[in-house]
Amino acid sequence: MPELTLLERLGAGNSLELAPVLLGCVLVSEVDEATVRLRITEVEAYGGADDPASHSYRGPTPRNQSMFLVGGHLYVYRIYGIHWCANVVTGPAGSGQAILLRSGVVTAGAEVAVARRGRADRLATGPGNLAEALAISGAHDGVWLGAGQIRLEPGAETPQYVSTPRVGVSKATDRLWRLVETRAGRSSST
DNA sequence: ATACCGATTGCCT
DNA sequence: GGCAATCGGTATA
Repeated sequence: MPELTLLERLGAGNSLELAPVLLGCVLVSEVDEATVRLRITEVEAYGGADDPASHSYRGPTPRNQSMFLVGGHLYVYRIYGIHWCANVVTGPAGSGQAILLRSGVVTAGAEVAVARRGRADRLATGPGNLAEALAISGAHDGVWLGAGQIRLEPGAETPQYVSTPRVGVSKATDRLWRLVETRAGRSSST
């Protein structure tokens, strides 16, 4: 049978099993006639009604409705009334799962990212900064990642990573659902 | 209706 | 290390 595309996979699995799949993938932003490419290096999985730390835990609201779309859509929300945070929705429609994009490395269009961020370092470190570098805002909430200004492309392969508790979360702290790509080059047995 | 808090960040002391 | 910016959601009256 045919292999599933990345976006098809996003609609089939849950956020925790798809989180490592996103590591190494590329998020492409074509906003305001500028292109910025980002390799994803840090993500956090959020579940649905079973995850007390998730925005979707208590059901749909005007803010989180796009989180209930089928996997492969973008969920963008405003945090602290100031910053935007971008998530990749996963799972079947109505399940309310998503993966927060916390950090990445800009691989193309760095000049644009630098201009948007107003600095040359930490271009896309932290969810708010990542969204700013790619000019992702509420206007992109609910868009499909297969076409349009914001798109998701497969990576070469899943990089090495470590799992830790989610940042800034006070509930379900026993779940190691934050995945951080580890720097390659350190040789390890196995 | 009002009060408090959050999947954050950058600037202050 | 501490704190403000700023707003939707949830809790409390």
